[in-house]
Amino acid sequence: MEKKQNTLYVGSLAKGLRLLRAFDESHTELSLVELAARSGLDKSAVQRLANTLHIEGMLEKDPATRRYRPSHAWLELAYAYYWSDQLVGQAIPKLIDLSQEIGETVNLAELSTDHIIYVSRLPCQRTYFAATVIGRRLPALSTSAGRAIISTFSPEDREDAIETWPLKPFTARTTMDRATIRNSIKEAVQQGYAISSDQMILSEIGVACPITGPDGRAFAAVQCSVSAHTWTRERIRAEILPRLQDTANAISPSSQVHRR
Amino acid sequence: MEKKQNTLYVGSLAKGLRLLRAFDESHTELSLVELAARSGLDKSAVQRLANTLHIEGMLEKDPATRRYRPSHAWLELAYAYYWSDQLVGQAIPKLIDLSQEIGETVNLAELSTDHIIYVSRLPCQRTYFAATVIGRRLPALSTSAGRAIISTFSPEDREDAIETWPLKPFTARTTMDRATIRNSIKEAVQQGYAISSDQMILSEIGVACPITGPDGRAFAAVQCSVSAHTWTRERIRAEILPRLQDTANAISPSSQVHRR
DNA sequence: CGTACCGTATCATATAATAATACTTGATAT
DNA sequence: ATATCAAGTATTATTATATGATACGGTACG
Repeated sequence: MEKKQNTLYVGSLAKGLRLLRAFDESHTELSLVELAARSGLDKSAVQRLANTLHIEGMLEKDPATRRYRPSHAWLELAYAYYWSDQLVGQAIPKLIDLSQEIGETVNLAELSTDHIIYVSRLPCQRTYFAATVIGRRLPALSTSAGRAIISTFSPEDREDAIETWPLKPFTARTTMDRATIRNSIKEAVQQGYAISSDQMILSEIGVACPITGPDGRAFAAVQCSVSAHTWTRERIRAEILPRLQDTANAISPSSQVHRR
Repeated sequence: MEKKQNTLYVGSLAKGLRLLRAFDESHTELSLVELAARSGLDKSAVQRLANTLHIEGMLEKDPATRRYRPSHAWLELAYAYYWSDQLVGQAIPKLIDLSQEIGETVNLAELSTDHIIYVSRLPCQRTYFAATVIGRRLPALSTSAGRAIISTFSPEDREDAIETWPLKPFTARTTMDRATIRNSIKEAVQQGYAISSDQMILSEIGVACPITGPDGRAFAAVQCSVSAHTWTRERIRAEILPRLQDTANAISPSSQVHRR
């Protein structure tokens, strides 16, 4: 590790975090050497750090296979996060109402630099697993939620996002062309909502309305995912959109009084 | 810090984790000195560790107030956790069906030593915020889910749990008497489910069925929370219980083939 | 206007983390 | 059975790295 930072930087702690981040959807349990490979640390370091994380209850260790897994403590952190996020507390009851009304999966997405992250999910229909899990982080440009948020930006920021934010193909039909995305966002600017198809998974349509701050700039979105097999864009516009928009507006902290 | 452990223990990492754990429902953002107070570390240590966590994206820092908050990374950890938990993937689709059928809040709870932790929550009716947040950890003895799980233990383990596991009063009516809890669990043994009232919040009734492993011992439960204002125990038994039990059985990995 | 508190910066010191190496175990193949 | 290999575990000398005391600067408060 190059002389990373000054004396206010504790390298051992940072390395330990690297281990935690080594786990993801395709790496659900890791052996010592796998951890070393994925974190870029040597075996000795991983040995010490993983052992520490185990003792501290952050990593589960299978006594038989000696492999490490995330522990329940990871969920406790999520619990603490939720209390710290102003928006969630405001939004949850309204999202529940919405999901009951329309009977479809409703999500709350927040902007996280150039990605969106699903903070709250209320699945109503069976879907693929990833669509039910909170904490999923996706390129903002590839999601209806992200586009809805960007649509509230100033023209300069908007253009900057369109040009520089990352893209990644998830399906064969994920839009990789920034001009196309620009059009989609332009529509969102005019209509006040974003709609997209086949971006994360095929036959899935996403609609999203921005949640705007007092300055009119969005930092989150209410999003709804439905199957193209049972929904058309017209029906979405007619049956889902009005309620989605109401919900997003109701959540948006403009002249809101409460602070918690 | 007393000579904690040997050379395989990295103290700095452990201390960093202490900082993360300093955040909870009533401490959603913390200043430097508050962090120091809550973690038991001195100001210098907190300065360095918090700074590291900030640089590594684990702590948000309000530029104005200089206070720290959990970051989105905490949710990403939860995301990784979900993929690593065998049970969740199995359970989610069935839980969705169940919640749609009965129209009430459905939870998946796992045993975490002597507590239960809510791993998955599907709120259907407006409730208090804490009931919608995953990662909540509660004394097993005080919850219907915990009692359902304990009811599958061997008589010795069951008695041990009843006698030694922790209790904490949440409402004025939280049962603090272990004899009463013993009766409740005895009923659960006979009936195959547990039911409890007013434990976490007043006028709330919880029902839970155990999810058992191949050895018959439960490690999780499907739980349902309803309001005593709209439900009676009889109606719960008639309308909710059968489906709850079916769901729990369907999830229980007995002769199940898949591994993912 | 002075005081008190909190966040920030600096630095000499030795503690505590490091990385290399050697040992143990268990699995696979011969 | 026995050999081979890879992965996990344990030990140690070395020094880099984290430490905590102290001093500085800003902001809030009375």
